[in-house]
Amino acid sequence: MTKNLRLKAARAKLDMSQHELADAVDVTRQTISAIERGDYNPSIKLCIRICKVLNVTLNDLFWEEN
Amino acid sequence: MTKNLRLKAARAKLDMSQHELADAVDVTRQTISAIERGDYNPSIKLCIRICKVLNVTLNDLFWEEN
DNA sequence: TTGAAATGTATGATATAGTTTACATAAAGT
DNA sequence: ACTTTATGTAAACTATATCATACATTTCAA
Repeated sequence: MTKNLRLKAARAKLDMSQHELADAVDVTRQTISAIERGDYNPSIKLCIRICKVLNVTLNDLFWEEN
Repeated sequence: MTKNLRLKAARAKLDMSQHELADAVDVTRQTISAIERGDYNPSIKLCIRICKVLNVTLNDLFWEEN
């Protein structure tokens, strides 16, 4: 799997730590960390919660062209 | 959970059965059926595979404004 | 008017997402 | 020096997505 740097960047843009984002979407810090590292494959509902907290859309963080 | 009628519609637009879509994204028909009925919460990777087969994006099928 | 195709749904098994706890490192502040 | 904050990562556990199989209903073509 491949790292999700767009997620990391969107979080950085709001100056949120992994821990803060995790709390905001109600998962553990390890889950956010694993998603950013590309270590797994979150559910669509979790992706949507993350996007809403970060004020972006699914396409912004998770859509891959080509 | 709530039905995913946009998925059903996108599939209909291409005249694909649940079974055909399932084969194309390499899951069982039951999985597609359950997603359309809102009976569960697919992984982002499966969502992406579905979108690509149906020629739409994540936002088209899975993003919820509000 | 039978038969196949499309769909809904249920159940037990398996793979994996997500939790909990824990340890380690680096940076920054006191 | 010590403490706190942010992050990476690992192991054992729990919850749930997904599979495999199965049965039922509706629709529509032969």
